[in-house]
Amino acid sequence: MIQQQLRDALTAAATAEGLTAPGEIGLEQPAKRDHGDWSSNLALATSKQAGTNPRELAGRLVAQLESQNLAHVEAIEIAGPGFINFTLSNSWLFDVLREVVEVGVENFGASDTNAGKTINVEFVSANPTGPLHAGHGRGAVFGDALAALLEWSGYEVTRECYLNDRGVQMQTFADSLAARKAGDEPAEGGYMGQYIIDWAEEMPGDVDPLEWGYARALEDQKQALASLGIEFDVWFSERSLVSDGKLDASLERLKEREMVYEDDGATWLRSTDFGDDKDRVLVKSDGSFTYLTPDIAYHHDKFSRAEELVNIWGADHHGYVPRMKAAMEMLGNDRDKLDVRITQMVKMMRNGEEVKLSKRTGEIELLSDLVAEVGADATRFTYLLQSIDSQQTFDLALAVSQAKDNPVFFTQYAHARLQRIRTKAAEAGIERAPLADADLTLLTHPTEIELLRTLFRGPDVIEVAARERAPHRVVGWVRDLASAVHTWYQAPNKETRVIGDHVSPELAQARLWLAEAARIGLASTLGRLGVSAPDSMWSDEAEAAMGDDSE
RNA sequence: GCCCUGGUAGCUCAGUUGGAAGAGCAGCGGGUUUCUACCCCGCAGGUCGCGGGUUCGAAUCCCGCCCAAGGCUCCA
Repeated sequence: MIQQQLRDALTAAATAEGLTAPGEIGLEQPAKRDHGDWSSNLALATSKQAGTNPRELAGRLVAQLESQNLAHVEAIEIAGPGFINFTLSNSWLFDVLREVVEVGVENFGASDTNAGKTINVEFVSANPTGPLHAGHGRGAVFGDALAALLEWSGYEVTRECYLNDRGVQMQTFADSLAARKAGDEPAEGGYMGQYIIDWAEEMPGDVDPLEWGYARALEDQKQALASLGIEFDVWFSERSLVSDGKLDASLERLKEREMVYEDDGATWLRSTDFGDDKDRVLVKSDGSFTYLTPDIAYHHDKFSRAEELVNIWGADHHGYVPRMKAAMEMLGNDRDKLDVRITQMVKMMRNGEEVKLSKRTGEIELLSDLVAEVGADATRFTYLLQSIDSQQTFDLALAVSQAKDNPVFFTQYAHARLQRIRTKAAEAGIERAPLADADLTLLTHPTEIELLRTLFRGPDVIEVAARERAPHRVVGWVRDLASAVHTWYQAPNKETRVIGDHVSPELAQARLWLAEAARIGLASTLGRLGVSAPDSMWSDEAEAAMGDDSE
């Protein structure tokens, strides 16, 4: 790897100057091309140690570096306050192309950073009392993509969904169904949505509304998730915590450790002692549990099954984090191994008007409706565009538009174009020969170099995204790659075409391999994000129709 | 009042360990119609919410404040 080579060289130069190089030498690809291909802040970081000013030190370091005659390096310059900038020949990028082709779609960007570690990602976990709405979609897609990202980095991942299938809200749900079945309005505080009316109609007269409704809601949720390609390894039932005694056991354990006390007829958790801002009730004065109690048992159980836990919660649950972390610490778990990611709210817009998500109003944007309207690919990609830390506006019209301002279309189209090149080349009698025989040094066009540079960044971006638990970074990169593909494809004066009279067979081969490497980057990344990488953007009928138009 | 998340170009948003302010869209100016697809290139556009502090260096770290969304039940 080029970075390692440069870091080693910098370390050697520092040592030769009698300095101790920092453990991780700063080295990055500057945004501006005239700052070189790679830039290091080594002189800035060690100037104090050297007792001199950064630029003067940089001069000495550069002299050392130049005496090393580094491979690929064409020039070394000092810039700004004392940055050392390396300008490389393009030769290093051809190695990048070969590596990408070698690892292929399956392993592009994969690493063993977290090999041997287990992690549990819990997401969705909506009450089984109704359909999933578009707001749930963000957490669902984020959780699934994050799980994929963690697998990418070597973790053994469990995707898990928790079912709150006991407690007050289940009864309220059942009562609401029963009321609608009887032709009445649900009682105060009941579920008012249109789906209750519809489901009550479906419901046979001789069944237990709670059990029937539970099964109905669960099936509905599973179907919506399946339409997005989301499947869980574990569906964990809250009831099972009661029936197998885990709930009592964790409560008992808290009592043994004197983490609870009785007051006003209720049982309280001393969560204040572990960072919460107030103590919490575990057992109410009427003897029933609060929702927190089984949840504590549940998370404790998850810790027995995985080394690290990730929870995806909605913004309305953020206040719940300190008490859960407190409870985990009380039970002897490492609170820092519980990572709770909070998804901020998502606003759905259609034709410039907000589509409400509220279950209460009956004006629900169901997740299943959303997927039906814009498709699974656009749904997933759009949700993943932004950091979950910021609120999102989901533009339904934009998500289906076939134009470049639609990032989904733009990115998938890049893949389709690359596939089309290969097909067209084959039709013209140009088949790809083995890579080993290709002369990649013929790739000299600026757009070709830029494409390779972008491709090179991919694995690093994926690594950081996994560490930061930020799938949107991968999305940002794959958009950059798509952009680089389009720019190459559309270069002025047909300078980068694969097929053409003025293109030598050797150059065509090199370009076919460039296209293949870029395609691997796109297909691999999109695939991991759960978005398809199509060979064509248009249906057969649409293509036929277009053929007719051009006659 | 407390907790949490945002505040970066006209708009929507990126911006790992502090290191040389970014993309897309919209605007303006050129070019292109293909390996079929409103595409490409260029230009312009910024007190990184405000004020302090730490540092050789802060959008990034610390303190205070302002604005917006959400949460602060013996609800789930």
